[in-house]
Amino acid sequence: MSTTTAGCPECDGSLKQDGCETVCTHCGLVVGEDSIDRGPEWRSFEDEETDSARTGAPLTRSRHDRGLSTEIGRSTRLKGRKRRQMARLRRQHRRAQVSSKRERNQVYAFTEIRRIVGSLGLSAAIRDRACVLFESAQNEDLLQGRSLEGFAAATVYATCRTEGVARTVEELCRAARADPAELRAAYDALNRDLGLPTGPIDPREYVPRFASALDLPEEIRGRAEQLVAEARERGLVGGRNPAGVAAACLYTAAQERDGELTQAEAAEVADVTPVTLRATYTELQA
DNA sequence: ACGATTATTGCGTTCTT
DNA sequence: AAGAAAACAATAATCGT
Repeated sequence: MSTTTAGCPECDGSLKQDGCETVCTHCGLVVGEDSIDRGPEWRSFEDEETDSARTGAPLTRSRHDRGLSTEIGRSTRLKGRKRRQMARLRRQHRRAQVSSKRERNQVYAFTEIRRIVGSLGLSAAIRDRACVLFESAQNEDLLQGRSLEGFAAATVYATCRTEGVARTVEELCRAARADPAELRAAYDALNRDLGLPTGPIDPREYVPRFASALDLPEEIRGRAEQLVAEARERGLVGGRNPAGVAAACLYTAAQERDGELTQAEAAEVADVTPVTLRATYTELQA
């Protein structure tokens, strides 16, 4: 990896230097740095416990400490000084427990966030903001009953959206150890209790990335973006899956040229079905 | 909880080779 | 003629509000 004189390899957007890395201002892709994350402070979970079979670790899913916490019981036999001493012990034990629980969660979530961000090739700025967001969620007690993995995924997802470099829920879930339901549960909680400044996603945000995933020439990409604008004019964007709209515009643009691109291919990179693509495609034709 | 959008599946049609 | 791609239809699932 070296010099970056031209534009972003993904979308030809302009590049911006951000700390030690080079980031595309358009699609948020990190260009000038390898995606292996070797941050100092957190241990890596890469090797052990890959995906399935997270055997009984305290950090799995929502109930991180199910059955594993200890309590100091009360005894009626104790009197006076001994009794007060036990009460104090109990108090301290509880406090140590919650604070370490919080810490463990944070370590795990941050590690997970870093992993996701690295695997999606996103910037350090995104990563940091996602971490901050997670802390806010912790402060608001949003984690109760929801999965940590979901929050890790959701914070990255939310940050991408607010930064205008949106990824689809499917992309996030593929990179994260969470499914769409978990991500959504967490994301909804963030939105509701933290009031994220997230508007609807502009389909154009997806075009450059999808275009490059499909190896489409610059010309088609530009035309597709034009078509997105046109679709918006005609009210074909509202209420629809923006990724589907982006795929439809890409397909239409390719069709106008050589017709080498199939609906199925375009639909696949957008994580939608051909039927969905067709819905806006036919509208666009009319 | 509701209405609209999307996924899924299956099938007759059109286009390409 | 055969195979792929696009279109259409019906129902189930999911989304946005």
